[in-house]
Amino acid sequence: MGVTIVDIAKVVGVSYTTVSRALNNKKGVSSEMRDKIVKISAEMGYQPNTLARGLVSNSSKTIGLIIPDIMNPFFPKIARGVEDAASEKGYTVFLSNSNWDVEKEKECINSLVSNRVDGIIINPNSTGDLVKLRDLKMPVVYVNTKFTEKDVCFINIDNVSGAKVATQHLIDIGYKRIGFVGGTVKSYSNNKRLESYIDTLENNNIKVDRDIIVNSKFDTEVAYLETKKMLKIENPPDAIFAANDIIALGVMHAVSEQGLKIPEEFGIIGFDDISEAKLPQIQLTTMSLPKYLMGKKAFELLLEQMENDSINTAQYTIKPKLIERNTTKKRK
Amino acid sequence: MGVTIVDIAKVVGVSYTTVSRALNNKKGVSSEMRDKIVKISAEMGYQPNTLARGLVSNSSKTIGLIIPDIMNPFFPKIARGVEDAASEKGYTVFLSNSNWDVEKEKECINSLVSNRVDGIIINPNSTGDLVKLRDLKMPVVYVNTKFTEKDVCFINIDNVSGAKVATQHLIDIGYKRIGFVGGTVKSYSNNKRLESYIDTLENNNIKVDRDIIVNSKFDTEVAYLETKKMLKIENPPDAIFAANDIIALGVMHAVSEQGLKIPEEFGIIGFDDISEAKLPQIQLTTMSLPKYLMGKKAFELLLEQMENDSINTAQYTIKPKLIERNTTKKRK
DNA sequence: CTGAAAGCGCTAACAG
DNA sequence: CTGTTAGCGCTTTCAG
Repeated sequence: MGVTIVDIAKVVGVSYTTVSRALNNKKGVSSEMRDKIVKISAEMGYQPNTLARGLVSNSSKTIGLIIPDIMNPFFPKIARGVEDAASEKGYTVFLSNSNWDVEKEKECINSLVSNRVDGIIINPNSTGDLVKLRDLKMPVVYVNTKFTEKDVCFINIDNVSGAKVATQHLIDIGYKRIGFVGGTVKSYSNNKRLESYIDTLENNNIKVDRDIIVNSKFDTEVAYLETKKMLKIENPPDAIFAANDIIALGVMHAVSEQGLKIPEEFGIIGFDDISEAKLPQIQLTTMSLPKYLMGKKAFELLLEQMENDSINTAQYTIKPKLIERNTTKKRK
Repeated sequence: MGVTIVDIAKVVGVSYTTVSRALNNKKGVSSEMRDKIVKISAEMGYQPNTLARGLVSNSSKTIGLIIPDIMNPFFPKIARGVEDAASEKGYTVFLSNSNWDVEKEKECINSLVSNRVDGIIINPNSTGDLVKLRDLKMPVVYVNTKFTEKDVCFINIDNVSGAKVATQHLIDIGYKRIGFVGGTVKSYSNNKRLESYIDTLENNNIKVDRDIIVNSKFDTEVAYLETKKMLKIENPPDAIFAANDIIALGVMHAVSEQGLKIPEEFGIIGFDDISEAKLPQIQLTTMSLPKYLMGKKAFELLLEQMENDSINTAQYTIKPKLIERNTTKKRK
């Protein structure tokens, strides 16, 4: 098949150990010999067999990245951040989609373990079931989840602060009746955002009204339908905090269809700042997250664990940043 | 580290060869013994070491996927199609971003070769430099490229047919002066689309006017600027065929800003049908591509090559389908 | 049906 | 500075 160090050794006329040393920049080879070996192996088109290397060194120089779905606009930037940081350090990354499914997630983990990845970055679907990863004693970085345990490493989003800023923004610029359209109640981040929305209203002495709070699904179409219903009630909202941008898009649709002018008559704020949000035709005000950097950071934290062979307990919490675009505006 | 077949063999009280046979469903083990081994290895949490397996069997059960950029909305669906098909067949996929860069692309390939992937699916940046892949005698499926050689396997887009249908659509529904806003002239698909646009105009006895043809970049912002300029000329277009949806988004922006009503006063058609195109606020008429299926198909073709260990010369060309939304409309 | 032994390509002691 | 040897975990002959 490919060229091996044995082939090179034969050509150069040394033992294959010497070739290995030369190619790995280990001491114990004369520099002339090293140059010669490097030159010849390049000529022969040698590519190290990382499988063999990994078998003996117990390190494959690969990592696994498990996300729910790369087709969901939230994830590609994170994935790219991870990949860029990893490839810079000589790591190759396995990408797996868990498809929001706990079973599939387990399969992904098993597959990565079989491939002897050096570490895993995961945006989990359930926090409970992931004890398995701890048993593995495999370096892991969690993204978009929080653990109370002090010995797990994660990069979480500050949902509380984000939702607070978003809600307060709507209040500050003069919207009077602020509703909430959320995703599934099973989602950790959705619930945090809802709680914080409620707290913020209360802190501003605004009555919380369950009629203008709805939890549905992280889906534009469903959000559209739910919002449509909400706009038909007796005392409808004049602004909505959407639990994420996917939902905000559906809200926008329903609101414009109702003939309400955004942002003059109706304010909308989302969460995540997906690429759709900045389109000229959308211009959604939203809470922005440094997704690419989160991916990069996740790899850095993983690398630290992998290199030090010790559990790094770094726990990051990212504060989302308000991006004012054209779906909210100060009212007179 | 992990449990090995030797560990299992000791517990069961057989040789590790027998364990290997049992776990791999090879003949030569009594069914009671097989059951016992399977049961115990599950209890012990055994995960096969694919590195070791790959080293001897010369097949890693992994493939590489090289795309320009997972953050570009065109690619995630393809990637997901590949991943789903692969994982169904027990393959794990390495994802690499070449970042539209030929050097980086080479690095990706080398890295995948080192990891001894069984095959590669690649959306190449340059067709010229890929002879390297052929030397490797590695199964390869190209996506979004065409080769005249009969012995390379690819899934290409029928740019000629797509651009023809798009242009003809604008003509048929009554737009009179149809311009073209393209991406980089270096792009194979861009040029094919432009050529076919010109041919279609000529076949309809419409004069081709270079003043309303521009090639810029596959970038919404740049397309916006170019279109703005084009709308200012003496005899501006009343419709534009955009080389892809990213560009069409910029065209839309410029046209609305100019105060022209879409689709009544101005028609726009794109290419690719990225997720943005179907947003209620956008509703872009475009040429749709089955991106997910293309990914799936790419893996199937690769699998055939990997299993038969022979070059499969299947060459697919996908015809894009017209999706009429709200940026084009029959004129009276 | 089962076991012993060789070897995949490489790294890491251990000698010289 | 260089070579010899063992062995990573597994599959695959070859014997029994």
